[in-house]
Amino acid sequence: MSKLQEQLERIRQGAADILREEELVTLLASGRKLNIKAGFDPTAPDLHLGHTVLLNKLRHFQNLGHQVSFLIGDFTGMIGDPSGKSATRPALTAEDVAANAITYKDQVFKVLDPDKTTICFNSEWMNKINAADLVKIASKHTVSRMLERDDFKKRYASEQPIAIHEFLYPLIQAYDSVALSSDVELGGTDQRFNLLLGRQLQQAYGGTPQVVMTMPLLEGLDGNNKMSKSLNNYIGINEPAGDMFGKIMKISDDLMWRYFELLSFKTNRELVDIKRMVDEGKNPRDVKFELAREIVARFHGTLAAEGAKADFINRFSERKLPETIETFNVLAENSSNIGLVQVLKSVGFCKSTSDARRMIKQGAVRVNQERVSSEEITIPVGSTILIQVGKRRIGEVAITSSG
RNA sequence: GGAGGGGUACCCAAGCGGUCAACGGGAGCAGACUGUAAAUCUGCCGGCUCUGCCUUCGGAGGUUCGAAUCCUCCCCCCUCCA
Repeated sequence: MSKLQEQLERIRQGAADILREEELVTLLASGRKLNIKAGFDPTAPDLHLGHTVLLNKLRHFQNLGHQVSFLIGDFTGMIGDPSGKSATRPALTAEDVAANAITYKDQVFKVLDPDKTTICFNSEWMNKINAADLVKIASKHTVSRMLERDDFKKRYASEQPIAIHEFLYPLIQAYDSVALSSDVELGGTDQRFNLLLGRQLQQAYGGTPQVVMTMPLLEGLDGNNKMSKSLNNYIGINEPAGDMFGKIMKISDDLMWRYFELLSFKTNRELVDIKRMVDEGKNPRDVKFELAREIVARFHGTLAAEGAKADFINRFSERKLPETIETFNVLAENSSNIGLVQVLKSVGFCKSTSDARRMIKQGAVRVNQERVSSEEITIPVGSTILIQVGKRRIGEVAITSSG
């Protein structure tokens, strides 16, 4: 396989769409350092693995020597992407944007190579253009073509309002590609229309149209909906190594392959091998271990990943106590003792005393590794006990007197 | 502007004067099994000083011994007509 073929295969892996692939081949063959654009929201980022699908792909490009333009859409952020819901966003101040950019850097450089990343803001050029310029941009596209966008089409067909400024969002995003002279733009599959508009506008301004690459949206832990914070089916990239490892182990075997494809840096051929081994009888759990190890290592380092794995085996396969146990301190109301139910609530293991009672009733609670059967148990002041609720909640609690 | 339909617990969704802390499903949690997978079975899934008590059915009033259920006003959503 030629070097070019190899590069192409690496880039194509996991991508939903490449438009147009021939153009990408030409770009890669030119040997030139390419300018890869990807746009992001200016709102406070709390990145999860779903976001990293795109970042990983950017990283692949960097590994091949290309430069990434990490575009923070602070200007477009004021408009708000019309994608369906009409949630008007609060306008961000310049300070907010700057603060959020720093948070982005902290997170994004766990995947991206800082030396090959240029962070830019579209206000840099958008604040300089005047009304006449904006009209000129708007003149480059037609209403009927704008209405090809799925959500516009639906809203127009069903006679839902579309405000004029909503058309400006994709146009400005497209104009960013003109301003940056991007060679390739990456985005989620939901960004397809906007990205293609970039091609069109670049041509209208006499440039070479960018290659558009879309990445699939990663399913969340439930295997159903796309990963998102609001559905609470996500794995945040700042989560502790142990939590991250555990969450990955908890995904279904089916979903595991999807994660391998979109999150692992393994090559296609390696993945084929792994699948074959499982087909031949290898325990999928062990393969999942490898996936979890790789991903945790990316965000926490190899050492932490190994530790998380060892701890996981120790804890769940061998049912031993974890290496490190969180400690709590609970103040007793009176000076002699406190009800166990109260303790469970105050350390946050149960959301209410009713909940704590239920847990006890169901045999989920252990004190000093002994299952508790009575809801009326009290813990004397001055003692330190080991409390477990279910398999996951565990802590060492010291009871002290408030007086 | 007119005419209808609807707002019930995390989500969907019954209930339409008492037996309702509210059927059923989903999600979630716990127990058994296990690979913290899948599938399956069981229990839980408002709060509390817990064999009892307290607060919930869009909001505020009212009728009634008694209301999620009836009446009045208000707020919000949807459909049709103009």
